[in-house]
Amino acid sequence: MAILPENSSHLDLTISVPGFSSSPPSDEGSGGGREQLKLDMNQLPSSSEDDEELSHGGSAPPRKKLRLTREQSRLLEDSFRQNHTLNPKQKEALAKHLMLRSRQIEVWFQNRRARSKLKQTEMECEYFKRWFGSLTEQNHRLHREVEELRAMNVGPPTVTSASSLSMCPRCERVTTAASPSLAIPSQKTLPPQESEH
DNA sequence: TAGGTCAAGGTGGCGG
DNA sequence: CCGCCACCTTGACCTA
Repeated sequence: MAILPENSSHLDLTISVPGFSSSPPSDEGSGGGREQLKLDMNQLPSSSEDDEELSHGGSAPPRKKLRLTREQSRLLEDSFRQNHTLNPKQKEALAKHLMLRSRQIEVWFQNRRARSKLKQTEMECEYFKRWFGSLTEQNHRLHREVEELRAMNVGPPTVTSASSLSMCPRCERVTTAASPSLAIPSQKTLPPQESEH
């Protein structure tokens, strides 16, 4: 399963890391003019290497939201596809290449892992819901079958009487002595797990 | 304007 | 103790 950047459709709206001209400045568009406002937000790491409390004279600096450029996102996704974690060297190299702080790379990977895990969990949830549905349906079907057999007066070996059940060692199916047709599928009837990759 | 998205902050656990 | 991680939360921004 390919991991696609979920937000790539609108990443190019907010660009402009200095020295990283990835798209032409949009002077119009449906919104009009708002992009210009965001140009300062992707503040580059200040020349002093990593993040520090930049002296703002004590006043809390307003928290601005960084939007990664399309190119930055693409490279980060590429890197993530190769490895879901980075060693310090890789992190530093990637930060240098993308002109971001290594802390930002770290945060991006943390959030990316979280999103990946969430997606996986949602998929598993859907999977178990479907599985539950099919088991319920199968249960109903088997109950109907029992009722039919009872109606035919086949001398119902009640399903609960374990003494009348036997396990076929070959196919691992539980069968009744009286009616081999009443075969209960083993757990191997689980639908195949769908893997994320 | 409500709700979604996502970068970033805070916190606690864990291994070296 | 430090660095890294997962997890939760916050706040800026976007969109229907």
